[in-house]
Amino acid sequence: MLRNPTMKDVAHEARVSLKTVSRHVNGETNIDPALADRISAAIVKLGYRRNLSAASLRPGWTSKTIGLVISDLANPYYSTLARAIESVADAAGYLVTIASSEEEGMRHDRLVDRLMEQQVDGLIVVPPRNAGRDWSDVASPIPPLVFLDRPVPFADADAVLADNAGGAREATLALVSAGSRRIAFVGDSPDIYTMRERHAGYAAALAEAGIEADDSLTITTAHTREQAEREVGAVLRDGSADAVIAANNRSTIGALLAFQAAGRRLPLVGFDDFETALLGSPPVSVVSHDIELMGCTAADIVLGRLKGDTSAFTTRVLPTQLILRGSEKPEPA
Amino acid sequence: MLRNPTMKDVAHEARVSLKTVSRHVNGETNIDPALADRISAAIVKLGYRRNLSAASLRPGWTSKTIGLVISDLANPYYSTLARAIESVADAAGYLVTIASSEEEGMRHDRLVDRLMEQQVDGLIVVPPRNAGRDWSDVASPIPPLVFLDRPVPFADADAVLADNAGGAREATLALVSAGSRRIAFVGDSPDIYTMRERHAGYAAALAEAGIEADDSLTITTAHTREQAEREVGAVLRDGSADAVIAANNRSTIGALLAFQAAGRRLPLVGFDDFETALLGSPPVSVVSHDIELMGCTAADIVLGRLKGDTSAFTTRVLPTQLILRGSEKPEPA
DNA sequence: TTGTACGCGTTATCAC
DNA sequence: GTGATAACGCGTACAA
Repeated sequence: MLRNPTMKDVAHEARVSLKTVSRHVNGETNIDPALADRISAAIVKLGYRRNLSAASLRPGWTSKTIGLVISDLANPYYSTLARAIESVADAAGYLVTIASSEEEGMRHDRLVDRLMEQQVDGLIVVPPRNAGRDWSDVASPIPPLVFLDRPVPFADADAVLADNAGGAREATLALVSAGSRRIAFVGDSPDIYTMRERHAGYAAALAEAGIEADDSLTITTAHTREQAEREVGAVLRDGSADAVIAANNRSTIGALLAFQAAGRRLPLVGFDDFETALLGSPPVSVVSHDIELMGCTAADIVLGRLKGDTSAFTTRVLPTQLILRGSEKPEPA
Repeated sequence: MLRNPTMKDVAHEARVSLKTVSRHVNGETNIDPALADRISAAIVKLGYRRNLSAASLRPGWTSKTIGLVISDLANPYYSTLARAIESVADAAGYLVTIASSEEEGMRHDRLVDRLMEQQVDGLIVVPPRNAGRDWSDVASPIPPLVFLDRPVPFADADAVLADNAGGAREATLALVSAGSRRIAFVGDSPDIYTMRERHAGYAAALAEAGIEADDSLTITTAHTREQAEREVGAVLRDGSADAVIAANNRSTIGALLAFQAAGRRLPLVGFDDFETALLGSPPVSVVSHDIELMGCTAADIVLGRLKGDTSAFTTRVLPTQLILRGSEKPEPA
């Protein structure tokens, strides 16, 4: 493995000084055409590529890179976010370095540190379930920081969230309107911010509808699709509930699998839309929000800060949308 | 925005020389405990973070970063690949910078150049449909390179592919066994390597089964889910086919939507498994391969090369698996 | 218009 | 065990 050719090599090959090559590479105009041609030829001949790592060392220059820490890149929800962010960043000339925290606080912190050491210009972060880094004790300057999907009580950062509580409230009320009274809430651990918010919206809607809450109808152990399927299957068997609100994608699909296995279904509204929701019979109703918008917003904020925006830090809450496709109604008798 | 504290600042604060701080940061042992404590205190006080960009400038050091160029990060197929790669890379201490080419050759080339300028240690690339970079004319040393999912005729690189033709052949034979004779092939443009391979496998199976090929049954315009739905809907109406092989995920879902709209279905086998395939009635049969294995293999190859593996470049073809769930059979009369 | 000399933050050599 | 000093590849005052 040979050493990469450097600017010095090019300068030598073109019988020109370092600075002239630098000018040429940076697209400056004050340059003798004859020298420019010699330099171009040398660059092609040697296969010179500039070393942006070295260039970014100079004061006033940066890595033109944004760091993104999410919980799971394989989850369509987060990959859609990542895609939106990457798209906006690329248009502005930025690369995106993506890392998965797997919801582990330690790992999250390690990745954030690594990205900062790597001199990313900005940082977009989905905070892990188990409290990650305590941002308030970071002494040195931090790059522009945006929290995504979940908030963190840290003053010097922006945040972009969805209106989880509002969406859950709407979904619950839709189930009530369709005639359900004993609505089971099936979701993941309340350690997760979105789960807490969604459950709060669910509880608020019940109160609003004058329905007494029953803690036994709140299931927070649906960590996987399989667990969700088991839990909903149990509910179906013991008849404790007459409807289900599934607080995330995995729970929704688990519920559908349980319904299929049992040969009958309960009214259902899920959280987060999915591509095959239309294929159910009836199609699955969901609370959804514009994930791409969320990613683009976060990226826009970071890029804005990098361009010098020094306005007050804000938390933007994006609206959710209730998409009723039929599954919120009871099965015809 | 203040300047980040540097090693020099730490050295000054701890009343120690630069080199001693460097030693401490790099975990060397030959160091006076008293000095070490002073240094640690200074690091915490100033909030010092090392600048890996500067460190990687030194000969023998690298960015510990791998570049990944895929066609679309939002596609579950590629995000699963990305996730597997990121996971393996992280375990080895590498970050992954991900960029989406959107299948555009120019964009792909630009991203590859940028990643190389950013001094990535290795490169994993899904070549774009429209011939991207001509690797053979790259003059200077290239980092270890692995082509993923689609091959490129370039000698100095490894490749990891799936047995697309074999999978399509198996799927087609399964449909024939279940009684179909006029099998429609629905997929995307033959510009795409995987599409060509899958169609070749389909054609081979037909020949093997003694069925005459009918070009009118090959549909290569299913670029989106909607187009696939329209095409399969047309086939349903004109009765030209008695079965469908859907050559990618979008086509499979489009076909299912067309079946749902028409109230009847044809025998179907799809390509690439999806989470809700189990929810169909009957559940959807698919040709699948281990996407995570594919990503891990690519990452392992790159990391191996980085560790000094200089064995001959290879192309690994991963087996596919035909998962029969029922949809390959005709609808009961 | 072109070249010289220096600094960016880090690590490595080699004296002390 | 520790510290001055020289690189690494690049961009920029400043001088020519």
